[in-house]
Amino acid sequence: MTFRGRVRYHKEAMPENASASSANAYPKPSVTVDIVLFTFTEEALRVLLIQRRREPFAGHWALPGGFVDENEPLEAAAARELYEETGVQGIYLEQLYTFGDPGRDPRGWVITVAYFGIISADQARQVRAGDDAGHAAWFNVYNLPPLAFDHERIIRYALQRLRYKLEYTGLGFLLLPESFTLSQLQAVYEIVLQEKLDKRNFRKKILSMNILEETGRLRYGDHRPAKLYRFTARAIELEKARRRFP
Amino acid sequence: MTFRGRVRYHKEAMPENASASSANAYPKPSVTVDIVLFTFTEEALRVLLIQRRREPFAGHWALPGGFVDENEPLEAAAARELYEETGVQGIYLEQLYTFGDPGRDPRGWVITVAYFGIISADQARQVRAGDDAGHAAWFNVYNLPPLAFDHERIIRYALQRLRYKLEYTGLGFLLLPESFTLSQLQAVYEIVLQEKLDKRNFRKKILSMNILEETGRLRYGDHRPAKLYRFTARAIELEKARRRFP
DNA sequence: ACAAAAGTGTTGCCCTTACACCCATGC
DNA sequence: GCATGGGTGTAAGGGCAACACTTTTGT
Repeated sequence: MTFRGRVRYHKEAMPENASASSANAYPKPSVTVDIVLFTFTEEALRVLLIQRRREPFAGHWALPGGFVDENEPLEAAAARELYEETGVQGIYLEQLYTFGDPGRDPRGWVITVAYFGIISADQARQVRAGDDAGHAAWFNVYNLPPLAFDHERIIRYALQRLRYKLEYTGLGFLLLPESFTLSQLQAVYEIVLQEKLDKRNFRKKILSMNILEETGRLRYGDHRPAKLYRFTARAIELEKARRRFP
Repeated sequence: MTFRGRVRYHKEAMPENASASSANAYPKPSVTVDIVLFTFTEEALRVLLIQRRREPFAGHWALPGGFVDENEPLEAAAARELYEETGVQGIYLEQLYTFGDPGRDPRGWVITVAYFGIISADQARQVRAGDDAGHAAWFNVYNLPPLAFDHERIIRYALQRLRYKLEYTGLGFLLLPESFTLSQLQAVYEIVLQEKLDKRNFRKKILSMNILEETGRLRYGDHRPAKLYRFTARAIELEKARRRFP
């Protein structure tokens, strides 16, 4: 019942290595991971960048990342690089896209597997620059310095992914501190999605998801105090179930 | 206004290559592309597989694919490999995921960038096996032979992506021949999504998208003839606009 | 007392779903 | 003439968008 195309086509443009049995006989690229880590502090959506100390692009800001080790799963490499360069551990990470265009790295043939991460404002405050990496800093996504390599493109892509994620999930709270007000959460959505939202509809929707609970505490500030919320364990479970893997 | 974490953390577990300035000084993986190409023929959703002639996994079925060339964009490598191994050209391709787990290839450290493609039943019929590749054949996704490497996992992931795509777009017609009946199209959705759909609701929805037009012809078969449709240029434009790109 | 943010319900509309019968052809 | 898939409309319910005023605090 299976259709089978058995007919050979004449030999043309068939490179020697297309079906090489030895994986070691042909030129190989370097492979890196880069991590686009988002958080939300000081009223802005921010990305973590590191100032490069070495060429190429010494002095430029760049995404945290580095070379993948042999026998290391890609996601482990991303987690490791992030830890080494910033001290950050145990955060939400997912694979974003793999960039391999010729010329993206002046050192030669370098393919990078980009990861996408979200970190709470609490954890973001603990970021430290690692030894070799130079400064680490959080930059407003909408106001970036000149970046090394094709990292601006990678961040733009990650921002799209973040928007898409917030559009159909309630994961915005992952960017905030452990407890937060609904107005703060709404600000996250408005700034990420770049559109104004209706206060009543926003609250109705977010609360109907059953992923938030009141802490019982209030945030006192300039005006009327606001209820503080935290997200429930269920919120994380729900998202893990939704996650498409692989 | 930007928060900056400047404090160094003490040196530990900092591998030499984490910030190497030469990309050539450290072990490199081989990098391949693999293509999961779907079509819909003989009442089934099918994937294109190629029977391997060489070790490892000689005789096993595997996804079309092969090594990326230096100075070759990844998507170009996917298109080239597909062309070389099957003669197929000019089809819908998008990056799926990058698999790099240790042990996924017995030859050593091999990372693969998987692509996802859709081909019309018309084009699918022209598939030919390339010189080095052995047979090419279309297999029912729900009834696969034992596969080489981690290709079964890759196909499962691609199937999820296909489901997701059909859930929120009208792209099912890309799997069918140039002209098709609405019942055929509904069968595509039912088999991909693995659920029964309501005939009237399905037609209403698909037609309200304004991506199909009547050809004016009928398909004569066992019973009452059915109107044949084709998709409009607008359908393709719409999808390109939606495509999230990097 | 006033300025500023927090908090709270209702209504209309649209989109989705559920559901059953006649029609045109081949045999 | 009968078996088979092709083709069609309507009504109810749920979710989403639009919309304005009162409450509570700090100053």
